[in-house]
Amino acid sequence: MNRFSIKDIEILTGIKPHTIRIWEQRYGILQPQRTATNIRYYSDNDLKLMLNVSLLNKMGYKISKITCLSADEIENKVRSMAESACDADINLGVLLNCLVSLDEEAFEDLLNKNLNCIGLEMTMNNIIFPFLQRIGMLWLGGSIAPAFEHFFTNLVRQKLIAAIDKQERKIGPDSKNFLLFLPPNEPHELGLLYAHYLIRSRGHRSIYMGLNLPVHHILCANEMYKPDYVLTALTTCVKIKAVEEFVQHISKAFSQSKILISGTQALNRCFQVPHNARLVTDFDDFIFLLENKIS
DNA sequence: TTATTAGCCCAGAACGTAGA
DNA sequence: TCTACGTTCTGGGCTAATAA
Repeated sequence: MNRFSIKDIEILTGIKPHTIRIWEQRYGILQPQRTATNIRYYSDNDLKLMLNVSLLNKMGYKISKITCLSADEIENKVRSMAESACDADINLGVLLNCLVSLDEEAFEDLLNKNLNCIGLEMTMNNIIFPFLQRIGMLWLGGSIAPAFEHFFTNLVRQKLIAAIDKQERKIGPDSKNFLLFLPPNEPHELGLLYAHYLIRSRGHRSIYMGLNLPVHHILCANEMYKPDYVLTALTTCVKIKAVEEFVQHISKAFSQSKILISGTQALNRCFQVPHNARLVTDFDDFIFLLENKIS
């Protein structure tokens, strides 16, 4: 059972803590448990209810009307809403609900609906990554078990691999070769898989080597494939010195290529960027690079 | 070990806004 | 004008980090 603070509920539902307290006081919407020092904390069921209430509220339902409904009635309304809506905010809320319930079927249905409705890129940019950002904060804070994040990332990973598999190969006349890999102890694969998809969709060649790869294991691929670009991600928090050494190492190992480095460590700029490297701050930046600067 | 400080949380009152 | 609802302000308590 997860345990959420009022701040967690704010992050996940977008409802301000004071508003939550007022709703509790005026409508008795929740009766959270308290710590020995009188601090509120909320259960999975409380979170589910608040997610549903916030979704209905965002859709224009008055809080006074929502609180007249039972939990089941609220859930049914949200379900019927989710079947027709393609709004990112609503989808985000429904996804969170599926996550808390570990409801794989509903989760897949929603992902498939969005993939069909708005396509992979919009689904990733508007729903998956914002969602990961939210649950990542809670995971770091210890409010949800890492298992929930794994449940989510594995399902998204499956969808990405299926989308890559279905991709039509259109190699453009000015296509470039990309080599993608993740270094050891770097488990965050979704970003790189998505980059793989983006590169191929823009008419370039891309080889995805996978995760947990020491640099010396891919040197032969480097010699045979001769990539124009090598893309890697540094997200997991490791010592700055280790990051610095890794970056210098790949800069020398792939001296004939341009190195692209993404991930949190790149965002934080915690290392010196070698002359043949470039930081990729987000996917918009990467897409801009693919569409404009690579030719 | 103790004092101080910053950050977060709590609650109540008052206020502002939108709609009937 | 009244009502419903959300926000802001104020003051106090608790906790953890830091300095003395």
